[in-house]
Amino acid sequence: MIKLSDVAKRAGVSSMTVSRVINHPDKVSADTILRVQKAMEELQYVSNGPAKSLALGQTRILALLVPDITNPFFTTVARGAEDVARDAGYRLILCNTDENPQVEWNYLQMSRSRQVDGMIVSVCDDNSAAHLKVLPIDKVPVVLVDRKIPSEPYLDYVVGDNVLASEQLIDYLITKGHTRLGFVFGNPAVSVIRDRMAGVQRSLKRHDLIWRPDLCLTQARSPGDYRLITDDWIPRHHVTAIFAWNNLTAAHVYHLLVSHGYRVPDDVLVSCFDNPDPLSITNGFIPFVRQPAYDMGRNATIQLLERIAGSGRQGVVHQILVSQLVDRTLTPTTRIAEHR
Amino acid sequence: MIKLSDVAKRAGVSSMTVSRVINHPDKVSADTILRVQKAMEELQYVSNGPAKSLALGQTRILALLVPDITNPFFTTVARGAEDVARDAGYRLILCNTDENPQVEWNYLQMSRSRQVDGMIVSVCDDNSAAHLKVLPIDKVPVVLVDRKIPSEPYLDYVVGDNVLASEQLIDYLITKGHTRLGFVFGNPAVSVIRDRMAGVQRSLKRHDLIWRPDLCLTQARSPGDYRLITDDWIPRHHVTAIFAWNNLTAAHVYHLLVSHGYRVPDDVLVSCFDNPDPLSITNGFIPFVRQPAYDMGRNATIQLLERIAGSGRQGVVHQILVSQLVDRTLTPTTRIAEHR
DNA sequence: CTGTTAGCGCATTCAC
DNA sequence: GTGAATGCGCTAACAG
Repeated sequence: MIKLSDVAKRAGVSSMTVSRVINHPDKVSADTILRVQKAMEELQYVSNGPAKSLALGQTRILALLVPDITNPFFTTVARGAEDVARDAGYRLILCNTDENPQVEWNYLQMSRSRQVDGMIVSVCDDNSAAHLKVLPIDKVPVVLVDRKIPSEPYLDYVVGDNVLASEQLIDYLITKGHTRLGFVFGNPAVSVIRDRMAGVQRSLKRHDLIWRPDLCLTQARSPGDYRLITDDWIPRHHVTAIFAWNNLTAAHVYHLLVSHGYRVPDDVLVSCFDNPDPLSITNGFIPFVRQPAYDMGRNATIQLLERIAGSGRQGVVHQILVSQLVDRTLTPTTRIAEHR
Repeated sequence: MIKLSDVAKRAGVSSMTVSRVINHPDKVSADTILRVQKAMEELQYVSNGPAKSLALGQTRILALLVPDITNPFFTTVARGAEDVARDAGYRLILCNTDENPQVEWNYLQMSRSRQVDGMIVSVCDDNSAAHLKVLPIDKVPVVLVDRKIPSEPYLDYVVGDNVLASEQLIDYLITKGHTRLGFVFGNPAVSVIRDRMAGVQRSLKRHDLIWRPDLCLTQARSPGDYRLITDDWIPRHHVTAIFAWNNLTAAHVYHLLVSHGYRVPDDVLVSCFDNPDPLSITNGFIPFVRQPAYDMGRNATIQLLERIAGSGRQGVVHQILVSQLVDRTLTPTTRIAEHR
């Protein structure tokens, strides 16, 4: 591997001069710059990252940790983060924690070990608090995105308006005549789950409908766990609409319903957060809450960069971004989106 | 930041002993190990990555470069790569080049600058050859995935059987009675595009159908470019089926058709490579070629690890993985998939 | 089994 | 404007 001294030798200068040409060209005479640049070109010089990072104490790399890289929601967040990072002269790397705290912990070490300058993290669940707690010790900048952790209020975050949006979605379903509602939630140790549940309950209460735990599925993992829907909810309790906490879950529910001969949305309506059909292949028969994923990534990264620079707001920054209800089954002129 | 010497001081040993406890515990006495581990625990020690990498000459990090992180095909490749990397004790980081050679070049530097031990790359296009050419100079291991580069036959790659699969897909469409076919391809500087075109032409020739350049769209970028389909192909040339080179393109075509009042697949059939509906929300009215994305990621990473270890096959390794034709509109018993 | 020495490649600080 | 010395934190090689 070509190093600084190799370039220096060829250009007939010291290593220091080469270093200056790279970092402080204004402090080097014009013709030596040319000589050095020529040598670098000929030798195809690339600096040694670890050496540079060790000397400088920074990498100009940011990491984005997401729990599920296959979920289009998170790849959109990534795009937002990436665009900001690039414009600021940083590289962005993506790490998939796969909803696995062990893996998450492993990737989090990358920040403590100074392999990245900061991290944007969508945590697995609240238990990640134990891991994140140690980061401030080393003054490692972190910004949470999408999922916050109530027990760690000193952490910056950028999230969606989960409570409000789910409340509005349920309002909407009720308005359309659905009073027998079924719910599919995930791990309640995840903030978005709890917030969306809270929103649901608020809406129900306002409409004098009772919250029925027996019509709520949590922690459903295997396809078999969903059977309650077709075995019990629909035949026995006449559920006409199901709210799934996210796009992937909605897809599961949808499949189950169709495979049991139900028509969606005519027999049973399905709705959720995040676009269950990112390529928009369907006619959009699943009303959903569109979260500003791209902006979440953008804003979180801007915030992270401010933390790294030490500039910007002093106190803790909590951003809550507004979502939008989308129902493509409506005609364009009556679309919910336009009403807001 | 806590460093090795801090731990050493607290444990009453030298830095070297602490280093040994971490890297070669078998060469340290049992009780000193305990003392050191206690000190590390109390001080929350984490090694300095850049320093370690500089001393060791390796990072145990692999990078996967993909042109479009929002395409489910690539995230599936990523999952495959990730699982192999993790099992081998490596971290995998994802980098999105956004089909931009500039950005790609930037990320490629990470390998030359020794910030990662190797790279799995799905190149933007053949022009990336100029960038990849320099990697062997620094003996940086690289394996191409999905997209190969004919001009660089010395590079390992793992790709799909694009020629054969597209030939079979067209065979299938013709068998179903479609003889008026329209095609949407992308940048012909990408190997998969050329290979899929070749397969198409082979099939047409075998069925005594002529290849009509006027019924082929290449380099279509903006939505407006697609208008030829509804303005010309269908009304004037009675095209009844359209082959799109990938899932995202198929989605564009689908939207266009629907917005112009055509029914898919009854009026016009659409087919493509890669699942255009990864969450399977639709009834699958778009027949597509399912590439073994996960295995592509797996195999490419296994190959990369072998290169890094210096073990494994000596010569260049070219893997071509078999794809599968999927048409969900068929009843289960007659599905193409089952026929193979 | 443990400590000392030296070097990984680069950049900051101080001389010239 | 340029060069020489020093240190970033860690580990491999050698002593003891």
